[in-house]
Order: sequence, then structure tokens, then C-alpha cells
Amino acid sequence: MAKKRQRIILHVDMDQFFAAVEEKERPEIRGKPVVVGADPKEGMGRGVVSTCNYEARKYGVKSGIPITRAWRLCPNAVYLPINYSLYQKVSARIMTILRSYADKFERWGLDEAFLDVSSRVKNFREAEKLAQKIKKQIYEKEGLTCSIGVGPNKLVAKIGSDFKKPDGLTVVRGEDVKAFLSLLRVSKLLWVGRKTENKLNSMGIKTIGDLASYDTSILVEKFGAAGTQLYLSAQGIDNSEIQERWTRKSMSREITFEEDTSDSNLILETLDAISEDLHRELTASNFTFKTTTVKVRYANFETHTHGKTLLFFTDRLRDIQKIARDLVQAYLRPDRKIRLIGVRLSNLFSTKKQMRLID
DNA sequence: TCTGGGGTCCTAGGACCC
DNA sequence: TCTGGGGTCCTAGGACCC
Repeated sequence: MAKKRQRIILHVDMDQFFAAVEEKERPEIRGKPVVVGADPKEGMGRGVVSTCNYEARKYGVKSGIPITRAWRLCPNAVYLPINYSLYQKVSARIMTILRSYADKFERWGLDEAFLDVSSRVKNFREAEKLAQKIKKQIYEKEGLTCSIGVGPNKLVAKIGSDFKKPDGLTVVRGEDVKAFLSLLRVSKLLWVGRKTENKLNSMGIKTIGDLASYDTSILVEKFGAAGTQLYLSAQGIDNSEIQERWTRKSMSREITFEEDTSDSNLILETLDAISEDLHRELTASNFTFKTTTVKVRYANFETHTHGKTLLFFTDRLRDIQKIARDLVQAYLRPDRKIRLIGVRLSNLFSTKKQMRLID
């Protein structure tokens, strides 16, 4: 009866990826505060900070804050728009390196990945060596640093990579998991965001240790199925596998107007343009769809969605445009200004896959 | 602090079928 | 006539991730 061998998982997280790539591309901005995100427009811009470097963080700038606030905190920073195609290229090269070290590999966004290295190393000591090797190779090939967490599962590896940044390496062996987690704030757990953290705090739960010793039945009562998940996470238990293949479930586009508007012509034209854009991507990636959903956000941030599912799959532009226009009608009111509109296509079906099945 | 854009997953109610 | 239970799909909203 062979005991199932303990898994060894790495989570690799590139440090301030967008800002770091920009700094590498433009030596002249190195050492200065760099903010990647929406156009600040001299303090009048809409949108948020996507990523910033450590120089900018010294001024209080961070991911997710309104760009106008970043402008007030640090007007002298270098403000750059998001250049996705550049980051995608760099990301693809890094992911190729990472994949070569893993039995199983899962990309998480452009700048993170999970690696199952269980069969490549004998123990955590070797895993640490491997992580060092990976960091060295990425730095030599791309001039970028990353932080790596090594643990017995995805949850612990992910929390580990966040523990010491930038250019960090944190190894948490199975027997050390509880002690490692217990003093961290509950928000460090995956899936515990602002809302859940507030709710937990109001129950007197601040640290992961608090959560681990809390009455499970009360957690289930308050959070439903998620309560069980919370409890298991707090114990450092996570049996989820690295997901090698990912199938797209939906594709969407949305736009925030430069100024809130109730001009129905402008709104419908924008909706048509969004539909065209989506249609281009849909056909380029060989998908058909059944469901169209329109999203409207009013000036006061009140947000609504309205969707419709067809009885058949389609990839025609005129279907997207007609349904989107029909669905948005209910929200076009002269007395209400709209801030954002968007369209999502879901119930996707890959026609490429179908061809393979037929072959 | 006046809050982007691209996604995934979950929940809860209702329709509908057997 | 006032009634069950299981299953699936659709819809709207919300939490969360990068």
C-alpha cells in the first residue's frame, strides 16, 4: 500500500509585470515612478491604475486606485497606457520557460502560473533549488524578476509567492503550513475579497488562524457552500489540480464613455462598434454563440445586465447587433445618464473542435 | 478615493419536462 | 384539483481574480 506522495506545487508571480516590461523597453524611465493604466488627463481622466512600480508605490500609488487619485499623489510619475500586445509577447516567452519545468502547468493571467513539479524533484529542498534556477533563467533571458511560492498545493504556493516581494522565494513544507498561515490576514486567502473579509471581521475573525479554529457549522450557516471552502482553506487544505486545458466560456467588450451620456444615437453607435469588435474576435477564434448579454452602468454606478439566449448557434454580426440593440432599449431613458455599456457573448461553441471531432 | 476591462464561478428563482 | 421530486436550462446579480 504505497502512501500517495505529497505534491509539490510552485506559484510564479512576475513582479509588477506591466511596469517592469515598460521599464525594460525604455531605459530612460528606469528609476522613476512608473504608472501603467488609464490616461490621467491632467487629473481629469477616468479609469484606474493597472500596475505601478515600487518607486510609484512609495507615493501611495497602487493597483486599482482611480487614476485621478494617482495623479494627485504623484504628478511627476511617468504615465503609460496599457500595451497588451507587448506584454503578451513577453508573457508567451516566459510561459514557455516555465512550462518546460513542469509536469503540469497552468497559466493564470499574463503574469502568473502554477507548476506541478512533483515528479521532477524528490523533496522541498530540491524544489527550492529548482525555483532558484527558474528565477535565474527568467532574469537572464528577460531581465525581469519574479516571486515564487513553493507549497504542497496551489493555495499555499499562491500565498507563498505573495509573502515576500519583489524577487522573493518562499518555501512552505506540509508540516509548516498551519503555522505559516495562522498569523496572516484572512484576505490573503484566495477568494476572500473585500466583502468576505468585512463579513469575517464582523464575526471577530481577522487572521487565518482565527478562521481555522472557528465553528464550521456557523461558517456554513453564514456562507453556504463557500463556508466549507473557507474552513478547508484556513487549514491549508486544497486538493484542486493544476488545470492544463482551459476552454473559453464567454467573450465580452465594454466601454466607459468619456462623459456620461443619455444620447441614444451615441449609445447605439457605440453598441454597434462594440458588436463589430466582438464579432471580429468571435470569427477569428472560430466560435459560435447562443447568448447575448448587454450591460449598462448608469452615472450613479448602478449596473444592470439583460440577456437573451437563441435557440440556435450563430456567428453573424447582424444577430449580435440586432439583439444588443433590442436589449439595450429598456435602459435608454432621457432622464438617466449612462456611464458604461458592454456586450458579452456566452454559450460559446468552438467550431474548430467540431471539425476535429468530424475528422 | 468618484471607481477599467477581461474573465470565471456561484446563487436563487422560475420555466419546463418527466 | 392545490398537490411531489428530480433534473436542466435560462436569467439577473454579485463576488472575486488579474
